[in-house]
Amino acid sequence: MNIGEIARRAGVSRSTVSYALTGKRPVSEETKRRIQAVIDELGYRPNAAARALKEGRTRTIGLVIPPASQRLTDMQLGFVASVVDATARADLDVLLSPSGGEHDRSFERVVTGRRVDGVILMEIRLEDDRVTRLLQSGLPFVGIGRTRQPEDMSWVDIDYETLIAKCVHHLADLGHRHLALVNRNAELVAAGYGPGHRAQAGFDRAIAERGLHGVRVCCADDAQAGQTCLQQLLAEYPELTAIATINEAAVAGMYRALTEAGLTVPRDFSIAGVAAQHWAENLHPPLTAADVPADEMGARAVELLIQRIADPATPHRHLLVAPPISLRSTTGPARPRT
Amino acid sequence: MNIGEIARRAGVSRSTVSYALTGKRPVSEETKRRIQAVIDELGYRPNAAARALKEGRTRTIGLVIPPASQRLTDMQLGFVASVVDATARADLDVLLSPSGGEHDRSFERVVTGRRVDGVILMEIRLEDDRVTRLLQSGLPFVGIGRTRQPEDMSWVDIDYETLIAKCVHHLADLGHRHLALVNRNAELVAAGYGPGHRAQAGFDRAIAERGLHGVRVCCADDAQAGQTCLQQLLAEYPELTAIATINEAAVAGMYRALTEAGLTVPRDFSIAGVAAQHWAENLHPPLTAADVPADEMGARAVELLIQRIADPATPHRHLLVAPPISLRSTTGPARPRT
DNA sequence: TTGTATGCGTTATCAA
DNA sequence: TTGATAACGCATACAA
Repeated sequence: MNIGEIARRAGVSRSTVSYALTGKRPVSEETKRRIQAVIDELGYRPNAAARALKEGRTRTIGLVIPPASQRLTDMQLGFVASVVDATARADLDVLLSPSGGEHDRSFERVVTGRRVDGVILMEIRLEDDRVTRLLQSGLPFVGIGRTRQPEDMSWVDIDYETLIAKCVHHLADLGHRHLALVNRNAELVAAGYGPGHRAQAGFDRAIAERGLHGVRVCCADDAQAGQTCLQQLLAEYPELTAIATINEAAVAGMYRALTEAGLTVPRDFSIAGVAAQHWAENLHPPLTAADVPADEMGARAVELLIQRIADPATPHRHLLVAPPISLRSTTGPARPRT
Repeated sequence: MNIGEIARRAGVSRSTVSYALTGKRPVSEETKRRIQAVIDELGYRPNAAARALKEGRTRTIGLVIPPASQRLTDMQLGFVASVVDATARADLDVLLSPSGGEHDRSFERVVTGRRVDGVILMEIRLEDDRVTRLLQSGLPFVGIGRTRQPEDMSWVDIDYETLIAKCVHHLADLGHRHLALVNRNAELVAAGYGPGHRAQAGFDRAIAERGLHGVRVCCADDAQAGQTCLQQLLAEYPELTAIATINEAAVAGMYRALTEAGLTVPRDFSIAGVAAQHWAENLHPPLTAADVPADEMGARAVELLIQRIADPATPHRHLLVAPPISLRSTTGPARPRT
């Protein structure tokens, strides 16, 4: 079913049908009604490809996520959910591209095949080939996360550096002197994953400011790894009494390791972190954490992108969120472990 | 940048460029090289909309998921991940449509705007308007899940009825006489959610066959609800010693309720369920469960869909998986609670 | 081995 | 208020 067929049956020209639909030109009530009747009868909808070809835009945005094979964290899922939601509300569609490496066919298709009007890019590295690629392509895009040169692009990001520093200060205020930072997995950090490096920086700074003892470790993003990681830390650093972390997925395992070591949270050991609000609340015990508003961030990213699509010349905008730490059940006064 | 520009710069006709790209007609090595050089220099890629318009296919499939606002279960995420993965491997793209209700603009766009070559539909009800809509549209589609008339469509599904019956038999073999079925949330079941109804049927059947006492409850899909749900069950049914469940998201809460009631799993209480393998393994304690191969199911759904797109006249195919129950750490011999 | 011409379904310009 | 027609960029049937 195409617009010509509708026009024929309604006894008008194709352009009249088009204008009746878009309202970009006055059409008499009478013909408008007749056209609508035919459309309803035949269930006509404009062909998206033809419209995209003619208009030069697809009404679709691309969402580049980490390869689906590696499980997304709760925070990442929050971003995806809110991006999808906000996009649907704007009557746009989302094309999903699972792209991690550099030579990625899916990513290339999205960027260069003009399949989308703009892109939202997740899980950005300090040096990120995909950002370079998008910049040179001229396609509007917004990062959830930012590179080392954050001025060159629009983004929404979490201020991991400040937040982890806040966690350290909070723990220091409670009397903890020996702290560990549990980072995301080693490969990610080695590859220049921004949050990993910024968390380290914030940790180091706060540790120095307060004159504390700090140790930094990487940990794979799952409960099992969290458990072994904490077991090793407990064994190696007998004076350790608190942890700051950005590794959501490992926290459940850390709880287990503590329980098995006979340590009660927060009486014997404290944990503070940066995590999605919904998730921190539903954990058991609920995690004292800076509540990342993943839902809002995704929506804001979409907002920024829609603006850039409408006017690519608009100056870049940046949103760095640093939510306050919500005190829940995992931090308490320091107390020697033995 | 378009094919005409490439042709001009390479000193050949547009069709020669097209044929050089598709290989559907012999092109001399010399011109092929010259064309490729220009393409590399200018970074040309065919316009997806123009190609879709000409070819009548979009090289894109639609994935209809539950509204993103409501958090997806781990199993649903497994489906999404494997569908996205398998689609990318086939050099196709995925258009995401978060569609729950009936009058959904996103869903309508996907179905009727010819934006996709086919659709994968998740979270199907026994009576599902979206299935009706897809059937009448003629667009190829595959369900992850099935309606009450499963012959009319292609699908991949989990045999909840058999699996929950197996759970009951397993628990009965261990001596449990008073069992509860913890279903998904009440709204979903009331709306005719297939797995919910089929799990009930399997539960009732097995309970009757073994002459046991069974009670069925619905429970919202989160840990907090799981906790209160089990608290109530424990209070109301003092003889209850085991649970069968299809509600992944509630299990962590059930563990908590048991711990707080001073009951140890599996010594004092047993739980068996149907859950994504990865998730059951990583739970603590690991859940005795029928391991749903979410990764494989998504890939098979994509396979089926690609076949249907290639030949819409092909007979419908169905895949009902009933994986064996993996014995882990949550079921043991029955023992009176008091 | 290559070139020319046509049409896919829209929207928008020009003309009436 | 409406109609005829030219693009948008590509793939392909037809010619050479």
